[in-house]
Amino acid sequence: MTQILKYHSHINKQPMRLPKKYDYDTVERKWLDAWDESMYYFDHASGKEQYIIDTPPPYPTGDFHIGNALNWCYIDFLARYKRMRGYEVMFPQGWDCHGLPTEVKVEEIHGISRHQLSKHEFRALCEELTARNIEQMRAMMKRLGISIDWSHEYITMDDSYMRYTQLSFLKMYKAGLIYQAEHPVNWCPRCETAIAFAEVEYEDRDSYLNYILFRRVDNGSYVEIATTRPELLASCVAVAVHPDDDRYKDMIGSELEVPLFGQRVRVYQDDAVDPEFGTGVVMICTFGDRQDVRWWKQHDLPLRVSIDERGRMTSIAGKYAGLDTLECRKRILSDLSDSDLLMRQESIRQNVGVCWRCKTPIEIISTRQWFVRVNKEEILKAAKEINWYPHHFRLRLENWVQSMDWDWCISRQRIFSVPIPVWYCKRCGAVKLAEESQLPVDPVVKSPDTPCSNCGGTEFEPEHDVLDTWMDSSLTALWTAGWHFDTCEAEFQFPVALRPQGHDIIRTWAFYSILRSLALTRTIPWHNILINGMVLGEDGYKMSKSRHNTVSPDEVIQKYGADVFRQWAAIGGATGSDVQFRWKDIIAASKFMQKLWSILRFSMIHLADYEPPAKEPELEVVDRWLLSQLNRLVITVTEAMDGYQFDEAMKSIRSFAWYVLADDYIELAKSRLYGRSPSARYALYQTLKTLSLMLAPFIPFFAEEMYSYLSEGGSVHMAKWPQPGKIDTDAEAEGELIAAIVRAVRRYKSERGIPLNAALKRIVILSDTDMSTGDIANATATTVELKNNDAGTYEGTVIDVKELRIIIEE
RNA sequence: GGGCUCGUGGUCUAGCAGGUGAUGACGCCGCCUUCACGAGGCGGAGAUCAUGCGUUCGAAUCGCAUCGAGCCCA
Repeated sequence: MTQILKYHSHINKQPMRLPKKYDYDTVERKWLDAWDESMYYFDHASGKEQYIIDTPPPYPTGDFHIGNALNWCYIDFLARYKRMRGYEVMFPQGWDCHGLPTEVKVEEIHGISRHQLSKHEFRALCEELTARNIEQMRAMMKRLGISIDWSHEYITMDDSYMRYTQLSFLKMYKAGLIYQAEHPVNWCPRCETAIAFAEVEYEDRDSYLNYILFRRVDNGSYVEIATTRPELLASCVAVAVHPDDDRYKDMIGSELEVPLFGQRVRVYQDDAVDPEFGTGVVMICTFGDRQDVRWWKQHDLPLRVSIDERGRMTSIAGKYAGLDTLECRKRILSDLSDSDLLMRQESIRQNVGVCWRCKTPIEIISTRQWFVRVNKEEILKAAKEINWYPHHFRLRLENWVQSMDWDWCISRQRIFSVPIPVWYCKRCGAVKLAEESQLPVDPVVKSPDTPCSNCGGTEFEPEHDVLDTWMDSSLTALWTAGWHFDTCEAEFQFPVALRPQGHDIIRTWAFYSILRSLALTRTIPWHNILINGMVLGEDGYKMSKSRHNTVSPDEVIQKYGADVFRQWAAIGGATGSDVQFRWKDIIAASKFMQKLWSILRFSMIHLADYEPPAKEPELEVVDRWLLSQLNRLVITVTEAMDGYQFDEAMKSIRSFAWYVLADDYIELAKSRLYGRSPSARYALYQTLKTLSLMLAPFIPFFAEEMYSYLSEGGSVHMAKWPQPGKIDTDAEAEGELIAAIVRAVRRYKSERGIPLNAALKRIVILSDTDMSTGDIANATATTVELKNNDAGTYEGTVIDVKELRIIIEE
């Protein structure tokens, strides 16, 4: 085994007084330097049960923000806990490199447009920026003490991963799960690319509802139709009314003439028409929105494309051709008005679909794109086989799946992404797939090795489109488990144990991962999914630069240390709910660090030279009380960890250490510790050591420091999780009674302004059963006498403590 | 318009397979420089668990309605 620690604990074993103040910076740096990261390496040959984590591969922006940090803390709590529980844990780290934001950033940094360079050169600049950003984020993860297995790192822009992505494309294409089709897609006219549903956001915008007259062909009367998008008149292919709307019953089946453009369109009846909206008559265009696409399919309507890929009017728009949509809208409204066909305008607040990246309103445009088939039933069934924590987030996935109107569009008209490994035969037009041995391949740069299998042609046109970046990241579970597409076998345990992620990407990463796992392996990707909440600013709103409420984990670590940040992450709120960031909680966490340090400092006065005996010595009741409480704590914390309740675990530990150990036990046992009582020393030693083990997942630096004083060597992070010993209910009852009597005496003194260390005349406890009074006497600095319940009368104040009566004489 | 989550002392928060003196933190008040700890110790005040109705012997916890907040989506 490699030497895990550079510092050996015997250095710390010398009798010593620790400094009064906990110096987190020195301690954390010491252990960062001492730890050998190979102790976190996954060993598939260990024979232990595997616990594989499908860690999120963050987008390398260079900023490991507080939301990431919260997520990684959760993962690390589990990874460290599971290792201590005897699992072989794999905690890999990936980087999801491709995508538009990096392209935009590169254009910004270098002051260029992507069209000014060759694709190859532009891609190189993107790779360079990404590598730099990864380095920054990696450093932050290490500083936070995250126990990542860096021998299992993957970078989606590397050849090996690109090959994996392209291979998965070929497999799914050959299985008929990927196809190319002319179909309406969400389109960003500014980015000039197709985007998936998941990339469409919705924003409220102010607009106008325009009431326009259409002429009935049969009787020449006019019908008023309200629309927010008059520029789409040229694309109008039908009109619809609700079947029960009495106003329009006679119109169904007749034809209307579209104003300005003159095409004749039929009136359909459809339940989806809202009679309350506008005039209750709706024009169907190809395409104004998703509902238009549904109607277009249902009623088998023709296609009239009036907006092109750059958001400009096509030749169908006649004299408006070449205008952008907004200019066109103005001109059409003005022309309608001139012809007395525009009745009125109402202002309206509407929800507009916009591009997630540039906030430009999207268009729905019919183009030739690549799609992945979405099998809704299969995904819904798989979602039920996975354990969701918290449970209700499964509903979010289910609702999302049910709302999808068409398949997943995976082609993008961009540069920094994985190329689609396909050419087209110039002679017959057939699709030519890349050979597996060629991968990764950019078809724009390379040609096929073999002629067209259809016609024997040797000239090919490359596919210029690239893949949606979710095509990379939806494979992370398979990649991590070492899934082989050819043998359909994984090197490691698959499905993997855990997917941790935020709820903001359930409809993307979780959804696509399940979809692809089912398509490629016929099984779910993971058994458990743990959802973390978002971090809100101190003002209670989502952190955002425009609100100026952001806090970086770096800032917290510099001021208070990584352990404090991690403690905040554990205790900030129930796992899965959004967590509000508050500096007060950070300060509370740092106070606990100081309290723990004071406990350790006091203990080392008594334990620095302690050699734990092979066998448990005879224990006094207060010591048995402490150990029994400790055993309860082990049970509570273990259960909480198994249920991902980090807040519960950490709070239990904190409250035990502070109130049971420091406030009650140490006060009671202090004088026996000064007297080197074997019983008290044993109890204190066992308690501290067990605490250091249970603190290890949460505050790994402090726990290591603490453990180094108490053990013969080795890292706390390689140690075993504690097993609970027996619960001694008798000792608990008596110990609790003793603590309560001491509290009552303290209250008595406090109320009368008597210093707490002042001696009273005596304390009489009326009890028919025997009990230990030595620690009470020591903790109250007063003589304690035990008398029978009926043993006469006393001068003094009578106080009831639980079922007992005590008399305090001054 | 639909779905989900939530509404607990001044602030934040736990509990929500029904029975607790309703958790803890911060803040507040009083006392204490007690020999581990003054970024501390000891003691204390402070909540009709959003509102209304219902189920139940019993509700913060279950159901319905209302009001309010946040998130996701159409």
